[in-house]
Amino acid sequence: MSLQHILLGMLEQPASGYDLKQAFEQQQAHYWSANLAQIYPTLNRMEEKGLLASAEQPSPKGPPRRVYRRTSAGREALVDWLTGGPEVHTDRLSWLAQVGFLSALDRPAQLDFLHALKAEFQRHRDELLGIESHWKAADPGFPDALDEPDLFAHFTLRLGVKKYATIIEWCDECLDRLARRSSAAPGTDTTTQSSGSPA
Amino acid sequence: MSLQHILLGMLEQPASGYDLKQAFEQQQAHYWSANLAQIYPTLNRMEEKGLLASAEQPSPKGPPRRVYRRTSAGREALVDWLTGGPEVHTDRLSWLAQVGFLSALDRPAQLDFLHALKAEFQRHRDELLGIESHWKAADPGFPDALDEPDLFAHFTLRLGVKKYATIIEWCDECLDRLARRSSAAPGTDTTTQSSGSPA
DNA sequence: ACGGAGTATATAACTATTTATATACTGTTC
DNA sequence: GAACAGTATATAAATAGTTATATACTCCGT
Repeated sequence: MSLQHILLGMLEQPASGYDLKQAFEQQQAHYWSANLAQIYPTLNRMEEKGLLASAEQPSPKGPPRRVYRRTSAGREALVDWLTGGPEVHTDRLSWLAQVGFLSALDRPAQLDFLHALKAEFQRHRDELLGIESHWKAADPGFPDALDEPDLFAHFTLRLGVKKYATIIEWCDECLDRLARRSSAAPGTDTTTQSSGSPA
Repeated sequence: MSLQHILLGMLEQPASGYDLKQAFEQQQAHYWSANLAQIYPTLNRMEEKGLLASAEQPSPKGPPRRVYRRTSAGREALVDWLTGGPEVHTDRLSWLAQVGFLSALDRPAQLDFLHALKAEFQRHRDELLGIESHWKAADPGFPDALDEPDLFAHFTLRLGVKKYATIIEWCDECLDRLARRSSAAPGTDTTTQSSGSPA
């Protein structure tokens, strides 16, 4: 789907499959993920199509690296993707689907789920804030004089932070609503039931 | 991936593939999508695995409907998915990836993209608010006395509304930052360039 | 009676993604 | 020097998802 386009976007600077995987984990983790077994064959197919060109480089600490760069056809494909307008109908949030079906669990397990969700997102938000503060410390022009690629990367980072804040707030609202229902129905006390919480 | 689990969750009441597709469009559109060519074979495979059972029913307005219900094994599989904890590493937001690479376009096309994004999300938010107000009008217990399945469905709807509000705000911040940069650099006026905006 | 819209299911061909596994080289720790 | 962690690429097998297309039935308008 869009993995090819995302790789085209990431190859502003030449990089190997391994490099691209690292970048996914550091910078795009909050909106996309890809594993190496998908990245390598995708890069291969993109080279066959003429979107990329590659060269082998010796590595100081391991086997030789195959470094890819974007061709002019690759840049055109990237621009086409972007000028086609925003792809807004393909969002996928498994965890939110799970929330929609939590009535299948008992109340303690529901609370476990929501607490785990909140904790995960707090961790993710803190990671993003950490990345931002390192960036801020290292770049004297931050954030008003970032160059264009960094400016848009910072936009996505800011959305990540805002998004996590929204979700954390919402987790608290959900937990509140569940707590109010439990206390409003004294016959349905669940504190002595086992929770079936995940390991 | 999770489509099977999502279908298990949706089959709280028996439904056909067509019904499930309608539900996707109405209620889960903001966090998942699936097309019929994926739903039908998936339902088939789930029946083979014993997670679902089906029966053919005559339809008053078309060919016979194959109506699926969840078996006890299906319910167990759903509970296992939920008790495995939240799946938070699989989020996919193509449009946000696109934003990260907008430096490949010229300024007017960047602004077009962000305006289109904002307009889309305003539309989505209004749709969700419309669904919520219909619900409110039809259900006297809304929102404090919803039954459990509806309560969690309402949680996901509330997150959708909050999420869209966050993104709309963020679009404005991005547009502001771009506007301030343009006015701060008088030599880089772009008002006479063509925008390459999408159709 | 023909065409179009809506209801309903399905397959083929292709593309994308995940999981598991194999290979090979370097540096560090026991 | 053997085991382990990290760097680096790759393939096979399975599952998932998209796009295009085919089928068939009902109701409505013309």
